[in-house]
Amino acid sequence: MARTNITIKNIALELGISASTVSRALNDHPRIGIKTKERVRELAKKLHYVPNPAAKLLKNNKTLKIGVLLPFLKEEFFSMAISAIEDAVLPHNYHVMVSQSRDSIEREKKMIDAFISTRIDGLIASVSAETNHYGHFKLLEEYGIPVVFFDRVPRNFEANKVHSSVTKGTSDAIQFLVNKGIKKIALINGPGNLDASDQRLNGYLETIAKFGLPTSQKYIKSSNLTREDTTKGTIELCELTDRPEAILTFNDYVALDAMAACRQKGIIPNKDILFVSFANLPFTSLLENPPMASVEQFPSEMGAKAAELLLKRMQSDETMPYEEITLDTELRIH
Amino acid sequence: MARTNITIKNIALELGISASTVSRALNDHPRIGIKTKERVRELAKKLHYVPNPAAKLLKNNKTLKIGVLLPFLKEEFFSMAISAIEDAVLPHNYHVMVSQSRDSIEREKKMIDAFISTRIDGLIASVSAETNHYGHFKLLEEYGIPVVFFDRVPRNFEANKVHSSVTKGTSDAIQFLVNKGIKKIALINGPGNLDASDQRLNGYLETIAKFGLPTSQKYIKSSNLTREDTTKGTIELCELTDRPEAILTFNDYVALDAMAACRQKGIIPNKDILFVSFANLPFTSLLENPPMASVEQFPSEMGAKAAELLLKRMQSDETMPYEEITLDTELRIH
DNA sequence: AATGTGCGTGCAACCGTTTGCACACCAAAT
DNA sequence: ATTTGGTGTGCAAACGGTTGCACGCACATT
Repeated sequence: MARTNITIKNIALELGISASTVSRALNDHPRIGIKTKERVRELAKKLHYVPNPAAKLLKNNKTLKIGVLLPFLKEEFFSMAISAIEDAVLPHNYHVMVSQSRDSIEREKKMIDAFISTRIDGLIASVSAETNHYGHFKLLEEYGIPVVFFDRVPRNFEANKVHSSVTKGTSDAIQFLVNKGIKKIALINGPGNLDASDQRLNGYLETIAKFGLPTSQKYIKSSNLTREDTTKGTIELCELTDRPEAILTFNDYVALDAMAACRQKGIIPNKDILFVSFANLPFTSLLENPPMASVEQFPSEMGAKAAELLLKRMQSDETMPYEEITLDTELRIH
Repeated sequence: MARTNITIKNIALELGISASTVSRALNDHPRIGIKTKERVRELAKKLHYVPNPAAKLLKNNKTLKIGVLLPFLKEEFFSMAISAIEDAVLPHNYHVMVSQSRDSIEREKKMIDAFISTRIDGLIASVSAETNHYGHFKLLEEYGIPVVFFDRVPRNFEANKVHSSVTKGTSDAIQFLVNKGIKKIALINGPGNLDASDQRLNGYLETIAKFGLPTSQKYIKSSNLTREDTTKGTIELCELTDRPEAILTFNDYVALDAMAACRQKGIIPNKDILFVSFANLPFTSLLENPPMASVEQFPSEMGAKAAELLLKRMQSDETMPYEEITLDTELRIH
């Protein structure tokens, strides 16, 4: 039944030539006669010969697989990035293996172990909400496996990074609100370990200061990205005596959770409190009442850039300095 | 830099013993002395030894990888199923490789070729909206790679299948509407090649007939699942002189597209026309106005069942009859 | 002293593919 | 007739890990 046993040797035997000749014929080696090549190729096709990847790996130390490790597949941001990565590497004959950390650093480590034992040729990663040290990523480099971080990139850790200019995006978002006459602007940020949270906070503080807007510690919340945590922060904001007129959220999912929390409190989102978020994911176009504006972060472009950078690192023999690519964001008004 | 070269031989050399002893020690072979085992294990841990998967595959013909091939990662239904599959197979040391067909049969074939050349041990698949023949899946079986279909299972093709009782679910949905006094019920179905579309249609026709409800060909639309196609069908329904009071849709995404189309026509969803859909995906809970009811299809359970079935097939040596598992659905009212 | 019984270890072959080297053949140049 | 050179092919080793077989040793049993 199982035709796993179609090997170069079978073909050689059947054709009455040696395995090395078959191998060279299939690899279009110049020293093999044209008629031999044709005979070999024909039989190989007929038998549906597929080279055994194990044998190849053993010789070349290349699996032609790249790993992608990210928090949640179900977030459209990440699934869009994956599609872009696939499209970018497929022409180079790389195949993508996806794993989810589900925002757990333990799982992230486990998945990296699995990737190491698979001997992937490179990894593209977006770190979990919990990740605060990077030894497991360092380990990959010790195995000679290059890593490119995208979107959720580490802080205080030298590495290849592709992300968007969130500080600038935050500033644009606030400017947009200011132009509408809004003054009291709150922020529901992501977890503190993420560079992306840092950048949002910096952009927020800078721009608030620049326009001389009222603010206080009370206007700044940070969510671990679960619905519970976001709801809690939102309700605290809603209950402030000096309730904010607008809330800037870490991303679209946080915005939707926060908006749902508002409705619970009888507050109408985008009327009583304006919402501006990050990501601008396609699924928000299905909503009747999406965040009134969102900072587009171009997940596909980011994925494509990350893939390109990784391909470059995999090509190069060993050490070259880390690269960091920053993509511009664009404010999209709904 | 690259420490790819930590092999059993290195360890053997360093310890002054033979490679076979190291191998046996790591595999806890009974004939190896306890102190030798400990020395080996210690050094292996210290050097971060990870067995080369190629060498293993060459011997065992097992990669410990299973493939998952489905239309779109971004659909929450599928990403939930993936998580469940991961959870089910990880304890058995299998690692999951995910690929998307993006509803293209060409891409589906390409991905299967990649899986074959990887020598996955088994595949779980949900077919594309275009798939109308199954030769590429048959090919896997010729390589001795078992396949389990889930959710979108093929029609007229003997195989292992895990899916939900959609006919019954459709019937429940209609019954729910009838109880609310609704009579004119339309259906926006999926593409005709899917068994799931067939079942919805059968359930619809049977139940409509059972209750003696008014119907006509005009009430039955089929969408290729793109927004454009769904919009077109919806608008046609809206423009009927005898406009339906309720629309049953293939899944939540189709429902949202259809509801958006209604709003374009000035028709208020779930007020002027009631919407009932399939899947009941978590993200719909973020919506202000979700479909008023949805047939829960338990993607996680389905994924887990599919994984279990696949594990069983991978265990067994060769041929045993195909199995088909049907999960009950449940109507969820919002 | 000879035989038996475990225990602990090593040798070598094997899995499928690639590749440096060698060799055999034929034609052309010396 | 010998050398040179190109062309087409095969041998064997190597990649890393597993495993059947055998061997050497210590101890207990005859």
